[in-house]
Amino acid sequence: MTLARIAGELGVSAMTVSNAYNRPDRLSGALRERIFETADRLGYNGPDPVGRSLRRQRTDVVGVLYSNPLSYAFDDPAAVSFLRGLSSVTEGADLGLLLVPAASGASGGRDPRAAAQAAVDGFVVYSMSDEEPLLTAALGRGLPTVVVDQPARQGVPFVGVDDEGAASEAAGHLLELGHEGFGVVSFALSPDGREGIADPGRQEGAAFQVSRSRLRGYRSAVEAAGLPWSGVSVFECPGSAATLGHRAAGALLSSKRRPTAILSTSDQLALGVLAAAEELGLSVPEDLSVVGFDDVSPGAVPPLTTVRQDHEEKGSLAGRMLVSLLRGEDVPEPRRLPTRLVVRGSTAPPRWPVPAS
Amino acid sequence: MTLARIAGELGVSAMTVSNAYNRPDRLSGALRERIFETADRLGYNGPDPVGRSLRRQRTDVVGVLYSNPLSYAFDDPAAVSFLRGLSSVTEGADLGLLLVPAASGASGGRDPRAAAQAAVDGFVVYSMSDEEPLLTAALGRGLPTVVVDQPARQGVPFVGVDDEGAASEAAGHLLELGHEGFGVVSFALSPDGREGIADPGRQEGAAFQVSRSRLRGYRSAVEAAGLPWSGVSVFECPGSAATLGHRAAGALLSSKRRPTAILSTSDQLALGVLAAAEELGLSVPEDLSVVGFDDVSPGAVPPLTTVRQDHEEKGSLAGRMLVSLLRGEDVPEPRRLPTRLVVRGSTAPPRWPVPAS
DNA sequence: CTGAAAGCGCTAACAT
DNA sequence: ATGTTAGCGCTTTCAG
Repeated sequence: MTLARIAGELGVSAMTVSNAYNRPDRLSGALRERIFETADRLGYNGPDPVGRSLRRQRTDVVGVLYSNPLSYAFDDPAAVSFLRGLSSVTEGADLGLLLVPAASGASGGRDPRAAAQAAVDGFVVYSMSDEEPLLTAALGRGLPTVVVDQPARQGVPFVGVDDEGAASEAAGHLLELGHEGFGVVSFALSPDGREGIADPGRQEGAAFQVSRSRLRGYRSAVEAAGLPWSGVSVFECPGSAATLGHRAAGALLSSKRRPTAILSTSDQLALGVLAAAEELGLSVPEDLSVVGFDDVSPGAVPPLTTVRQDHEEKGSLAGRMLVSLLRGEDVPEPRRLPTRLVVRGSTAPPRWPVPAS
Repeated sequence: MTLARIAGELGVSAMTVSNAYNRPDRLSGALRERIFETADRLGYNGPDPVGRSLRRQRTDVVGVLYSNPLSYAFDDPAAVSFLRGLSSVTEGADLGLLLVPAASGASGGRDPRAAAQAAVDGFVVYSMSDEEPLLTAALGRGLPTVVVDQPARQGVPFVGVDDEGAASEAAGHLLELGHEGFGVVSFALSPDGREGIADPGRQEGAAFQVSRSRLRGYRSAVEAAGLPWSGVSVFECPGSAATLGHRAAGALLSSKRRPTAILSTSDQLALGVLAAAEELGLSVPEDLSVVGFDDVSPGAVPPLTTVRQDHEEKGSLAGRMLVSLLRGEDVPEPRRLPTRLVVRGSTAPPRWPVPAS
């Protein structure tokens, strides 16, 4: 069933039928009624969305690009909150939200063709590595695009937080408590799946801007306190599952110079650290202080000291930016939302105050 | 930039350029290379998805229809798990997942036009009331459609659980413990936003199949034990937020004949019941037993006795059904996934065993 | 291995 | 208030 068939049936032009659906004011109410009746009778459901999109050159759909298999997004509380914020804005603007399927290749990167094949008016890109081909492909489409979290790029609308500042504040908190022996559990520095201690070269060369910034933040605080960064082991995990944090902490805590505090670049990893500590008979915060990042683990025991960020607001802001771009408004300035260090029960002074050096 | 422009530039036909992208075997490798080079140079990103969809009469996108504002889905742990399962299947089949925006009208119903305007090859409909216009509209499109949870309809592919049986088992557990005074906290029976005690007429006339079935299950177990259903107050909440369960339990627990056990049609509501009990100085399970439904509240205190269902598998099965429909395979039989009563710490025998009547 | 013709279903722009 | 024309960008079908 098509517009034309309905038109033929009634002896009117296709245009008139189109108008019945799109421009009620451009035809008489009576005719409009007759058209709807006929449509109903013949089982016509209104203008075909694809034909309409082709003609109008818009789809009224926003594409979401995710750096991992889509289903992981629904495992990550931060991503879920983000999507909540984003979807409430897009739905408010009557835009669909298309979760773009990008099968992961052997190298772990996501298939860049996915971006080319998505029938959308714009993209929201969630947390990708600097050179992710999928991101390049999306940007190549020339559609309005907002990048969230990473990578921040000149001229590309962006929403994120001040990762470096927030990380520095987190480390500063531990320093103030008197800690001097630190370990860091970080999620991926690069998408190559490496797991283990990352030397400063790898830290600085990280392909994930957020990882790089948080490490820099930790480092600047540590060095500002007069402690050498070389004394801090950074354990890189190839993802952010709690089990990875568990392994990482296992390694850090069984090293010769066991840290009295562990900084973790995500709450999920921190949860793993907590588990590892318990397994080793270390109590938190007495024997070990732990700081997370994100504040998405309300149920942690003990309650996690962490950096709070508003993931929902991030999604909502990204959505508002994209909507304004779709309306043809000016390219919005990059935005960094505030974070806040939330001190809870997982941090305390080290058990034996270390003598000042 | 279009196919034709690239073709013109190289002096080949549009068809050949199309083949370069879609049928590599149908042209020489050398020509293919030249085409890609030119495309690159001119900033052509491959065939336009909309033009292609119009011609091929498929979009490679699956639409998700939700009975509430989309953003609510990301608040509901059951829906999130469901989407995880669904997205992993659709992504595996290289299909996009479109969250269809259906602005809610004044009556609370969702705009049925949304279904007509979605450029998709099929729908997954998540948990709707019997006569939801949005569902009718979707079915009217004549596209492959799988309904999840409700409403089960003749001839429409369906995935759900045996709500009645599961509810009956939940009530049976309490009866075995010796309870005789029950209250029920239910989510909506109809989409009219009513809050308060629902009489048996309203219970049987409920527009939500799942609510109806669960109530029937509770009822059959209670009556099988020789107790009158008229003695059981059913409090209907206009949603399933914990605060609603809180209010409902407040009402039930302050009635003259305070129940010793509360059956709740969702975990979220049960969480509210727990909160209300605490507020009233009743301890669970000593003074009050509470049973949930869904098993999505791992952090509850005390741990919730509940009916477990595998939401992720539900999504994955719905996805597999839809994919098989899209492949033109036969309409799959309706499926009811198993549930399991998980007894935890929120249920116990009533404090003072009630004398047998 | 390459191409010509046709048309998927719709609506903007311009008549009348 | 209604109609005509044209074409959005692509790929199926059929021919070479």
